[in-house]
Amino acid sequence: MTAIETAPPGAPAEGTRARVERAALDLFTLRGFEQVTTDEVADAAGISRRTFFRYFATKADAVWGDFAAHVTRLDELLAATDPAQPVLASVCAAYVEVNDYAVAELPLLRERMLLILTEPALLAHSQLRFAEVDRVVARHVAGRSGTAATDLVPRLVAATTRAAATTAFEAWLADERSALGTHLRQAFAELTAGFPGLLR
Amino acid sequence: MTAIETAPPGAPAEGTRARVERAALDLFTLRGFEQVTTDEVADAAGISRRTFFRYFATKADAVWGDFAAHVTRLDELLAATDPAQPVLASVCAAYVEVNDYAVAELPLLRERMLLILTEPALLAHSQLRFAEVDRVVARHVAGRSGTAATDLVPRLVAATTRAAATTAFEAWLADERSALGTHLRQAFAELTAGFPGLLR
DNA sequence: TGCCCCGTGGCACCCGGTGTCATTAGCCTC
DNA sequence: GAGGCTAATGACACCGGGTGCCACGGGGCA
Repeated sequence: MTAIETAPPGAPAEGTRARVERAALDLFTLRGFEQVTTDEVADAAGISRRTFFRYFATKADAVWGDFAAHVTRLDELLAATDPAQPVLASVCAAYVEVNDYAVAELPLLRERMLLILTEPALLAHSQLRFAEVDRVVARHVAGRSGTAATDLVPRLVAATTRAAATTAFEAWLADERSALGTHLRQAFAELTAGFPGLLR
Repeated sequence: MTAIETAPPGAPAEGTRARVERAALDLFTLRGFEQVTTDEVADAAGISRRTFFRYFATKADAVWGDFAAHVTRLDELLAATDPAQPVLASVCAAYVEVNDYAVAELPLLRERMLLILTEPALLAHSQLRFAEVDRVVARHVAGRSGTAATDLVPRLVAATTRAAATTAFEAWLADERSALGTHLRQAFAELTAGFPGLLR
């Protein structure tokens, strides 16, 4: 692996993070997350191992992109929902909207989510990232329903809607040609109606 | 840390695993999971670090006890449910029953679950163990509903009921004097009814 | 007595992650 | 234009989880 346009020290290093993400995604997809060392990723991105860990706190974080921004956007979408409609509907709508990606971004999203939901180490790590989402959702439900964010119902809504969203992602990944929004809407419909599909 | 009754090599080593579990649980609870090294756990249990990793594949596994047996029992309970009642009700009932612990076991369960749901590293690891549960549940739902275990609904039921159960566990841990079964039943009631508690 | 089996411990090694320090480039000021 | 500050980088040493390998030693068996 030879370095691609090695950045000089002290330089602005614009776009280094994105370059590392690409290198990591490529290698992980090609050979598997655990089979690739951080040394190899750093090398492919033209930086040192030490610098890799300055851009990403953990090896797993290189797969997630700017997830914090994603969570922030979900939070904003929740805050902007119509207070007249039921809370649960607001949460589902916000989930659908925050996952309404442009067509050009879909291949990257597929690559990321395929790794996250397929590789055991990344699946384990996902719990920590998704916990941030749960907190945001639970806080919103609590605010809207006049309860505490630590109460059962707000946390229940957060945990189950997130589980439903994750399952929808899995279904989307399994079907190359389907639309993510369709799976999300179907999953939320089943969930909010108490799984009527099981009463055949 | 001095060794407690060091087992001689070649000996049957009866009860060693249980002794290691106790030592691990004690140390993790006392000082935190990440702050305790496997060397210390092994030392406290009177074995070598190398032997620790023969009893437990990972440091986290020392907290889980015989979880595989737990999953097997859930599987059996699911198989024994009344086929006449709705599948979702069967799953919830099996969840409640598999978590109906004897009073004497509750302190140990509390200690385990508090660690698992509180320590980030253990929370991440839990996703891997819970995935086994999800597979069992999804398989049962698929069998009962005439669908494939990879379809959306079976996986949805597995993921959301498990999320509800985990949330119930959190509520139980937060309230020292409450009964686990109560939280589980309440969580499942909310879930299967589509969260009627939010329509105030 | 001699043999095999197997649980064990010791050792070296890999890899993820962290603290520390020296280097270097860009920039700002005098 | 020289000097000094800042920030990104890389090299190095170190820690801890996890693994492969081998040697030991006791119990059971022929």
